[in-house]
Amino acid sequence: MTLPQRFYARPTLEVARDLLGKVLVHRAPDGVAAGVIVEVEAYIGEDDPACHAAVGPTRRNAPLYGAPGRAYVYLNYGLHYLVNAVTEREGFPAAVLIRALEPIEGLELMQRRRGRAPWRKGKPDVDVTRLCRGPGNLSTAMGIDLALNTSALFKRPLTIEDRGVDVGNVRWGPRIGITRGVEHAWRCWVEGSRAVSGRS
DNA sequence: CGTTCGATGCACT
DNA sequence: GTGCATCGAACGT
Repeated sequence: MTLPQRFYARPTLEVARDLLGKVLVHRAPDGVAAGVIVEVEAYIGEDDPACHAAVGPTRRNAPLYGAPGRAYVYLNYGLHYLVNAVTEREGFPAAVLIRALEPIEGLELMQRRRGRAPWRKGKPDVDVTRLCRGPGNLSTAMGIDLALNTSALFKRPLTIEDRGVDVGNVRWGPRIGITRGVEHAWRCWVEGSRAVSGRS
């Protein structure tokens, strides 16, 4: 079942934890790709120095202030698209960044998309466990780009679904890849998943 | 094992 | 002009 909009209209840390084990599905013109969410990070409010809303409302971060249950997609480092699920309520900027998936559907499609990345010319094969490891990688594999910014996650083509996947233990720790706001343990992941980023 | 660093685009000041 | 919620190759130990 596709998660309803009200799933996202809750405290962000609860949404973050509950997103683990849910399935991100992109029904694109070139095929369907899906994966189990195994790693996320929460970004909560203008008081969170790592949240894009820390500078107040701008054109770029406007989706964070909008209705919950929509995607916030943006280009990072000029190279990678990162995808978030907007949470809480209209007017309060918060979201959950999706950082890693365990691919379950459309593996060939994902590998084809990953192989197109300019820096891996001549190396078309991508290890399956690395296909969706890291927020930039998963967006590439899933075919997510700016066209999906503000798209509702409870409607196709980009949805998050409950397929009854049982995650084991969930662990919490500091968010990674940021310089401010490190004091918050707002990253959570499925213990033991090989797709989780930040491991050898 | 570990760390460094270049690629690359755009929102924001 | 500055600074990123990254990735992976290329080095050093």
